[in-house]
Amino acid sequence: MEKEHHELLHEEQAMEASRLLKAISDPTRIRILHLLSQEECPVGHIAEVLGMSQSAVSHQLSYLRSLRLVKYRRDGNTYYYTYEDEHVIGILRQVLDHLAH
Amino acid sequence: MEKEHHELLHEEQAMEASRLLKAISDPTRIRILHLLSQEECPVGHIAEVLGMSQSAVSHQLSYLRSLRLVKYRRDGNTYYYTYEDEHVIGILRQVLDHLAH
DNA sequence: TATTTATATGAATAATTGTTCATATATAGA
DNA sequence: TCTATATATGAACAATTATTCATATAAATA
Repeated sequence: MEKEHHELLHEEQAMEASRLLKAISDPTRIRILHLLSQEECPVGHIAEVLGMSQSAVSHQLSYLRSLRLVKYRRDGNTYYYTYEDEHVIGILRQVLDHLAH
Repeated sequence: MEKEHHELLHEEQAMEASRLLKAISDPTRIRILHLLSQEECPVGHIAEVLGMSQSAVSHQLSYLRSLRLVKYRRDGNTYYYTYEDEHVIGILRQVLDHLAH
């Protein structure tokens, strides 16, 4: 007996997806992730390249960290950031490619 | 002469990606798009399934429409909505799959 | 033509979010 | 130990956004 079956997306799942997508939907965070997809960077370097304050960048990194999208290694006073979630980087790349036509 | 080359992501490109990702980063819109990825729906049906007001749903549809992520056909008083951007639906599906592990 | 039905739309409000500013922390160097 | 450097963090503020409420539109029907 085949009943036409539509998968229901539960609120909880929608919320999780929302959390992840929100994380990569801010222009600053997009630029940070795009940068980190190419090279490991110290915070100061990110701030310089993006023309933003150290604090603003650090807050965004902290946010991305909380979702395990980036991580860092520390060497003295310098924190070198890299991306942590390859799949999410892939999704971001798809979006950028999509828009580039 | 190979110089180490890092593609710069321009603010404009980041903004465009942001616009698109924001559109699919709200729980309500995620649920709407997920629903529409499975069946063509009248507005009232979407509102009923999601347990939301007609107005709230209509506003979100209007927003999705403005980005050409959904479209509708009209039959009398009934507006049947469908998704319009297959690639974006694919990205959303990837995110949902990613989270389902 | 008056009423009902399905949906759209504008304004207002509430909630969320990104940045700034000031300050804290911790390592390195003098 | 004092200072400089690189970064993190908390609070406040401004901007953005999602929903509600009231109303408009337009097709169908009585």
